[in-house]
Amino acid sequence: MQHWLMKTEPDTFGIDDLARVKVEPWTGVRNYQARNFMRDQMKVGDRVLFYHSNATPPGVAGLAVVKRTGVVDATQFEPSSPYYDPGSKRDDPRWICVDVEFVEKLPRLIALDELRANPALDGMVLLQKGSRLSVQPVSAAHYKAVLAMAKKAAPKAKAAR
DNA sequence: GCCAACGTTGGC
DNA sequence: GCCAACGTTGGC
Repeated sequence: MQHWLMKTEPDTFGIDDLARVKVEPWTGVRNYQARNFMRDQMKVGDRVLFYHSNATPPGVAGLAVVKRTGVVDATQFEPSSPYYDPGSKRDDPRWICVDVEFVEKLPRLIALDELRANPALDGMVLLQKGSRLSVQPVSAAHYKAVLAMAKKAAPKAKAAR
């Protein structure tokens, strides 16, 4: 089983939205590397860190699981969609995604700052400079380390001096 | 709103 | 196939 991190903007679709709908097709990814991870490597049952980007603060908000693979992203054929791709053919769709299922909302958000400060997460794709991939692999050790952080209280803010 | 980093497009 | 111009991502 592999582990992943998937980014989403909570203003558009966050962990509370996933909790409500339970299962969501991960449409709208238009980056080939991200698509390839979903299309070629994700397996049903893979665990997912659900990450809030463009948020205050950004961070890991919850957990999800891959429910179904080989899902054709319907938005590529919808001319009114911002994700419409006129170059994609119905009999050979370019954008394949997965269904993501809600597992849990973490007891607290693990902020990006806190992730960066944890030496156990050195090398995590998310933390690499310039990393923008919205679907990315996470090692089992890094996944575990994030879960461990969720169980502990948030570190206190540094006192002003 | 800014901007660094990265990806894509298209002329040549 | 190169690469400049442009668009997007996402933290700040």
